[in-house]
Amino acid sequence: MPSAPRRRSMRCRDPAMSVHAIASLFASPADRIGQEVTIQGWVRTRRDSKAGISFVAIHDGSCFEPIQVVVPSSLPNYQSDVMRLTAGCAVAATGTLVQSQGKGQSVEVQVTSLQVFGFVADPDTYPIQPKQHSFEYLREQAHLRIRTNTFGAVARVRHCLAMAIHRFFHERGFYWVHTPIITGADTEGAGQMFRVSTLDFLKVPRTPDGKVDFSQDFFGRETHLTVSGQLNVETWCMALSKVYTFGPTFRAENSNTTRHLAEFWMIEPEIAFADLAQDADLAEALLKYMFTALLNERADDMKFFAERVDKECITRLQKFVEAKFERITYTEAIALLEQAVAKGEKFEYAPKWGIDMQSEHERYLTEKVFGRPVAVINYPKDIKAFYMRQNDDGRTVAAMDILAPGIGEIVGGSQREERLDMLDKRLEEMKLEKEAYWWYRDLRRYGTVPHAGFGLGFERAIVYATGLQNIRDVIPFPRTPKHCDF
RNA sequence: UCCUCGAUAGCUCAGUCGGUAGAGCAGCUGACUGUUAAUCAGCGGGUCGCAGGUUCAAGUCCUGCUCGAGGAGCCA
Repeated sequence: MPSAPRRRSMRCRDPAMSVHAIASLFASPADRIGQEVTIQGWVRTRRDSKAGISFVAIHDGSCFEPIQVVVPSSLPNYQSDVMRLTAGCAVAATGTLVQSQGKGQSVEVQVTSLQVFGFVADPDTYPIQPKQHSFEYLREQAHLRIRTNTFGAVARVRHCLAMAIHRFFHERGFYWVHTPIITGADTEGAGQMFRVSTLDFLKVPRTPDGKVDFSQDFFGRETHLTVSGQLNVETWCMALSKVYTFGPTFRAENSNTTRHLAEFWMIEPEIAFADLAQDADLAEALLKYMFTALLNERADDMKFFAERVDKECITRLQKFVEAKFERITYTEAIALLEQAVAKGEKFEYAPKWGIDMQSEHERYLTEKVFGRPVAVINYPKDIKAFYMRQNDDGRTVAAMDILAPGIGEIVGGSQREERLDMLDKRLEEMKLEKEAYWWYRDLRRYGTVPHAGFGLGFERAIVYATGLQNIRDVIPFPRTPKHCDF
């Protein structure tokens, strides 16, 4: 598009005239009734009255509700522009904010001028129509789905929760640590990793014994995308005392479920001079802070989710922030499950001490037994990671999973093994190379302290809060096996 | 990766016993109206996912493939 005039030049706005977020007009209408306002946004619907006016609903993302603007047919561009408006058109409208004469909205704008920035090229095939679309379909239109009620609400909820997380930690003296995305450690242990390489796949350099010669790769060694910032953030914890990460994480697992993404965001706090109980306290306080903020700040969006997505989502969060988390040991959890079996509960896999709990077990505990979040602590050491602190019983480690109804594991954490001899013993038992963990081991040699932390899956928290069924619908552009569009 | 289900108009779906393609919404035209996912009338819109097979005849039955969804495992 070489010499076409840029759409922006159409605006010719009086610089003194400020643009109003639609949210601000709904928030304090009394201050603005009778005043001239300008809004900019996208058309949801247009309804015409041959009495000489059109009603156009406009949204700008600032809040859930679109605002209704009333356009008189006396405008010079009424036939040429206004009558051509369809869902998705981008407009600016200026007029007087008035109490609505109709039902269904409190205020509206009596328009004196309306400008179109961009029409919708093919209204009959515009993918986002004013009707319910399936989530599957909208995933294929991820660049446009954000214009719908649902995804606009998800976006605001996501932002609200992210801000609440930062606020929570900041208020408590935590530092946000930007741990690396690319890692040279093949030591993180949390499953399959994505390789990072600039090697030419058609001419891969080889070592004499036939292996890939990563010394010729960009970093001079084999590198991957991180699966966790934990090991890195522990280093900063050992100087700053209270730290957290909040960033993207990558897992190359072939997981095809409503709870997994190949690229997701995770929050990983780490606290020095702390044990597992303090770790669980922190997780509980964080989650309650997040959901309290959500209920207070995004009542409009949550109301929508309660009406259209999950009736229980608001009451569930209210209960969540009021109730004390249940806290039980793994051993007690297994006992409860075994009792359930004795009473006739059917599980596909029999619960037994020493096994990792299945989804069905976790769901039973959190949904049937308690009906609220449960922190399960002290797991058998054989099913947990090398860095978790061994308990005195010799068979369990100070690990913690927080299980939530409807979603399962939302938090996984542990007290870390701070004793070098114990850590080395675990590395040997699990046949891991001590040398590869030299810097992690150094932390135990130089001023070691008890410390603990956990990982909170950000998208899982959003799924839990909104009641949406699929994690792919709470991240802008989901990456899952065989899916990396946009 | 395994199991189950699905794919028909731009979207959401129906399509009976195998008999040759339907509705609502959206779009367009008109009527009507301070309208509220407006209403009413009309119009246009289809390689029934792809490739084979059975049959006089396949959207429908069979086989393979592709894609999607849900569940399981792995995990946050």
